[in-house]
Amino acid sequence: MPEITKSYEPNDVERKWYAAWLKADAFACRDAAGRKPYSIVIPPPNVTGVLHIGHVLNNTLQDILIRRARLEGRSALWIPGTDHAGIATQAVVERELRKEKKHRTDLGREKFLERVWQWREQKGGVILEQLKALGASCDWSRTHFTMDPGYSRSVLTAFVDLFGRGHIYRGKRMVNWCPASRTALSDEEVIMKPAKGFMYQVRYELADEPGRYLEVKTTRPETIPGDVAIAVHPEDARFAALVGRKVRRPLGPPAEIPIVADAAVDREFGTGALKITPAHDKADFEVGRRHDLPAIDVLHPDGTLNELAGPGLAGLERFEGRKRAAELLKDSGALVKQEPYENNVGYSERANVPIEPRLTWQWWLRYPRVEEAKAAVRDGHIRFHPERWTKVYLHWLENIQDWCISRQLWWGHRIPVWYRRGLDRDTLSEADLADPAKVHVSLDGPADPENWIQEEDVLDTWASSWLWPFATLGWPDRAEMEEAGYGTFYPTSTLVTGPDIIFFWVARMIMAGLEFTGPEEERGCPLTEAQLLARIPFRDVYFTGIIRDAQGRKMSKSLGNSPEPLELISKYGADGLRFGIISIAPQGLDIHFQEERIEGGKNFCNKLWNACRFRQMSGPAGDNSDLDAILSRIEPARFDADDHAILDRTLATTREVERCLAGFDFSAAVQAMYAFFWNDFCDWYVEVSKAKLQEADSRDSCLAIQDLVLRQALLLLHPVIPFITEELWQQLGYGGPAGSLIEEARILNASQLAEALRGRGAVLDRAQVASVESMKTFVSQARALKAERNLASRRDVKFLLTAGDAEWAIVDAAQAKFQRMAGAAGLERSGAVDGAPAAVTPLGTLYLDLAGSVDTGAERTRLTKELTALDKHIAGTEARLSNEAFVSKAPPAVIDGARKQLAELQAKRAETDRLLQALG
RNA sequence: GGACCCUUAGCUCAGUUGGUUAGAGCGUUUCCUUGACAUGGAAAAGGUCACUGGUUCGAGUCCAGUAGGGUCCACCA
Repeated sequence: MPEITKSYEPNDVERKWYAAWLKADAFACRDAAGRKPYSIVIPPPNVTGVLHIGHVLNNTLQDILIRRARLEGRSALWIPGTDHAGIATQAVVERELRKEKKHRTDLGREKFLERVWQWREQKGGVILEQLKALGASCDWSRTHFTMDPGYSRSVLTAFVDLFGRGHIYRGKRMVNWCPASRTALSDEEVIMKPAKGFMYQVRYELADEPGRYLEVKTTRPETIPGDVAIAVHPEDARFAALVGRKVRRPLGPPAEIPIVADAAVDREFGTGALKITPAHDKADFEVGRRHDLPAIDVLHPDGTLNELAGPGLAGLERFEGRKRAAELLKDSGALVKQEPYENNVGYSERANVPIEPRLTWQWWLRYPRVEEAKAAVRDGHIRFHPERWTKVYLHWLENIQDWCISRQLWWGHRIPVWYRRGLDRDTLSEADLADPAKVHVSLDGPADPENWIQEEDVLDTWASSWLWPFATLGWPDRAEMEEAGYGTFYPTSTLVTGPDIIFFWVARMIMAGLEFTGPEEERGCPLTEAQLLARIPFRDVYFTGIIRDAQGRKMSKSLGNSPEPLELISKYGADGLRFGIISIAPQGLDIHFQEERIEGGKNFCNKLWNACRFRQMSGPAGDNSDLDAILSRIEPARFDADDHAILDRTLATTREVERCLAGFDFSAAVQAMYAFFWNDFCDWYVEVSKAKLQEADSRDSCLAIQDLVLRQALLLLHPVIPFITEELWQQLGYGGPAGSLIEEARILNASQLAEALRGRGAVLDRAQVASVESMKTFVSQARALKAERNLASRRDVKFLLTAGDAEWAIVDAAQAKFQRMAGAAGLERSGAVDGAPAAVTPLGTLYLDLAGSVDTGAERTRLTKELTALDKHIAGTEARLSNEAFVSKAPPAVIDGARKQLAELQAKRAETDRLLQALG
């Protein structure tokens, strides 16, 4: 076995082990027979994506769950993959084309798609390689891509099925149109942002009364050519006489448009009169429908104004057009006023440009299983962590609108609908759509393709990823499902994702799971609770926080505040990064990223490394190859208080980690492990071991205990920091002579471990454990006595102790340890030593034997301060105990505690006071 | 406009069902390169728990309100 190096150098170790794990096929799911399954599907990153800090958090959490499940002996499966990300990917390739001065239409659909596939072969899925650098233990042999043939078939199957049962229809409606991507978007893909602009006040001349005007306010004068009416509130006395008359449109092709009355108008807002432009505003569209008004679309799909906008505006880009429109209105005298104005404007989330409400033909989905999806979460069949997201989820489902699932893109799943050649798809009625002679809907297309033309649109990417939890398990093909272990792994166990995609993805997956899993003949049938439980896609959903920078701002490319994960990995190691990010990720809150915390993760790894190094340097002490071998080396008859205490802490920490992980409180689990390892083990047990190891009697058992503790610590830590724990596992021989991987070991839970110890006769003694606490305080006070006099480096200082027999027995048994821990030459029992620096400890009054040179003034100050604090505390406790109500109403245990505490405080006070008097 | 979250040490956060003197990490100060680790060790300083009321023998913790910060949802031109 090579000697462990002085400091931990993660990079080579990590590369080495990841390769070894892959070679050993360590992440492939083992045979499920007789094991409880545990499965996770990765939230598929965009195939265009690169690893960012959010992925680091998200995937580390999943890896922790999966690796822990493996250590618990479960059949653990983590399915990886990527999402074809329609708009984003198409945009990337279009950008490449633009450099070649080409547009996708120059290539045509087929060539363009070839080009996209080419791109994805060469550059797509980089992120999966990056996840390997992070240590993600996905079963890579099961990597899925939403555009793979098998997955695509699942997507089309779902479409055909929903269409057949009337959930999907085609309709001309107002949609959110992205002029940059030239496609419709769903409501969820639109984000509202405040935008600075102007409010224009424009006057419309009454057609039958020249010289008289009706004024309206608008932020979008370029749409005036699309105006078809002016609306006022039916009960607005100011305009009552005008309703039914006409005004002249002040811009665009000349026209007279009616004044209508509609209750949707807010009398208080603006002038009280509203221009109605049905083609460019959702609310106006509704008004237009009510009054049977036409819709005049003045925009091209790319957001430039078309010929209907009139010669002055046609051809202009929409914001240019707005400026120009204002100028034209001003020139004609129709512009009354123009003032700066800020309002909320919908932006395309992807392209980051304002969307246009636009009237187009699209495919829509009436969501299936809405009620069951609500019930699944409301009734706790699916548990959200933190729980409060339940409300957000339910609220969205309560107000759910049909989903626009068609996209005017080429990259995506082309909608499996064929129109009979010669038919105009935009004139088909619902009845036509259901007529197989006119419209063909199937997976494989019509038998006589020459007579049909396939729908041009593709599906929204989310309309494929909503099938992820079961499409990745072979659905709908029976044989594939069998092979993929659908019966074992569905429903999956836990979903780890961000709350930002609760609507996009989580809610839709739940509905899809409820709708599509289970026997085909039960589609759409009411579900029993048992059926519901079998169909939900996951049992638990853990929502991570959003990572922000130290100032609380969102991570963004433009701010440049987003740390580069691969750089962090090379700087701190993947383990350091993992440990650090988990330790700062509080449950349910956003995370303030601080690189110092990642450094802390690296430091912890180094601490772990060196503790193991110390163990190795202490020499071999017997068989380390498995837990039984280590247990058999333990000699309970030789246990001292510290042995009891460290074993007690090991059990307590094991229990605590179990508890935290069960509640998805990862940072608390990491904190518990940190405190245990650093404070209990390194700062105390390893230090006292240095005395114990000097003695032949206690040496072997002490090393066995170290092995037991280190082994358990490595197992507890492995899910969080897999690389270093694997390396140390092997270095210390816990993998046996064959070097079996740490993943092949089984972690014992706290009660199993306690049972194993009892089996060896090791019964932990509370009193001994408690005595170590006293000893720690005692040592600490001894160190403080030295430090206050700048004697910390002096090891020739003697201590004297006035103590009862019981206390002295504890201290005397630990003489060698005390000398090492406090840096003392010795500790003797003595009577009171007047005038010497002293501290009142739980084990007696401790004096620093300073042979004369005492700064009496400083001592007096220190003791007086101590006395003041004691007095204050005593007063508080006395006041409580003399309160009649407290004594009669508080539980006896609390009262007893207070009495006991008071007695202790008084004793301590008396002793402190005596010391002070003795100073003279 | 509606819903939710946050406010505890200089910073980032813990604080279980209300119960001794409110904790940790980082940062700060002082001391220490002793044979695991200076990516370290030791000691210390630092908090009217945002504010105001209420419930209670007892409130950081429960309730109501106020202020500040944040997130999501919502068609006011």
